[in-house]
Amino acid sequence: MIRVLLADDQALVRGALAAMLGLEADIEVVAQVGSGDEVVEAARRVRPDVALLDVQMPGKDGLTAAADLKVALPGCRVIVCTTFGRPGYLSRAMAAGALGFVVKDAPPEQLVDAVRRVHAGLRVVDPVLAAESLASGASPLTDREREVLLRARDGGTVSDLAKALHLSDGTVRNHLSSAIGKTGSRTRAEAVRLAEEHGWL
Amino acid sequence: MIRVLLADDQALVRGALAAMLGLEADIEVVAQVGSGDEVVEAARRVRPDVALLDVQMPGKDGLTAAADLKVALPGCRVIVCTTFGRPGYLSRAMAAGALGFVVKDAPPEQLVDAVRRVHAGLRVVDPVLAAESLASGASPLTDREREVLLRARDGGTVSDLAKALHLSDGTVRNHLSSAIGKTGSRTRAEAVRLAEEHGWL
DNA sequence: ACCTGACCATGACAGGTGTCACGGCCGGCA
DNA sequence: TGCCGGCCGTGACACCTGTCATGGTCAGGT
Repeated sequence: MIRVLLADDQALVRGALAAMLGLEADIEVVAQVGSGDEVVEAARRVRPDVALLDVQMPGKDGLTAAADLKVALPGCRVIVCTTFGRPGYLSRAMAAGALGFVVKDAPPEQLVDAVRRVHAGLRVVDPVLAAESLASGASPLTDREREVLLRARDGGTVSDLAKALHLSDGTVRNHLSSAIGKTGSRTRAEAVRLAEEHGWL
Repeated sequence: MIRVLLADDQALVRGALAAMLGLEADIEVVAQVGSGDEVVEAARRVRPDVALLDVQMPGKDGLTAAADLKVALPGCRVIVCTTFGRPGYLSRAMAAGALGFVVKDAPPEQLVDAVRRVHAGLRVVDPVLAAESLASGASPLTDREREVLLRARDGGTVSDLAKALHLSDGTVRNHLSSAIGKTGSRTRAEAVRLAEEHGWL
């Protein structure tokens, strides 16, 4: 029996995934959590063979949860499961020590297949997404630029960002300008959108 | 047996939901589709008792699909199921003739319960969300303002919007200004965000 | 007929924004 | 040691934006 831990913030899909995986004869869902913070704790308790982690979760991110889990229980294989096939997510998941990466658009059989393969120690990655990830490459943004874009996401003025980050207005404008240039866009909103789509946030 | 049609763009959660509902003795999933355009067609073929529609779908919106379905098969009860509990979604779903409204954060039992209740002809709505919907009220935006905000979402300049909508630059600025005023924000990006959160888009 | 409100447009203006040039501070690296 | 690149700041400039006043058309309601 493959013992699986499930982490997803949406209770409905979490329960549904559990039901689906439970139908398989060789798979058993031994724990379910709804936030990234509970992952390590629950894993320590139930000792799962495979952890299936969503990226978008309240509290700790699914990707950082994967990294933490890799430290706490090195023997536990990790699959990262996400709604969005952002190239950056894949590379970050791999860097965090995940063995599998599944998009929620994928057919259901692919997930149970991924669980089995990852349990056997194999890597499971969508080839299309892997190609995109290589093409898109790593984030060209520096830490500051990322931070500025992150704050700019909810649509404040430059002064707002400057106050929030304890910087000068001009500096914020410079970082924004640089980020706009690197993303190949013409406005800050467009830069935010593109950076988000690439998973550079 | 309650015959259910499932519509969700994410194949994984669609399959998982089907597996979960299939576990119930009195529920049978008779069709699954991945876009809003296929809903009516599939429903005509399988004649389901209940249709479970996601809001976010490629092609036709889940809400408009609900309205179309209500016309094509008036006897078919509709549950709208969504990731985001936007107040505007609820009111639009109700206007479209949906009997149930379930958020994906809800516990799994609530969904199967909703299916049974809706099949019996009862309304199923999250009371918290209903309160929010009433508090937030209907969209204060006019059609044009909504359209302009929609285009402004991906971050182009005023001229871009004007060209896309075949309007004058000044007119676009006026609509944006008005939308900014109505949403109580100070920038167009903030207005877009707020309008989106309220489901006014 | 009158008024209201949505829609479109123009023009003008203050303030915000994106860009550039310049300079200084630091840590890493040959 | 010098060089480089990221980071922070200033100042200036052209341009874009958000706001306002004004005026016109057109549908709907009194």
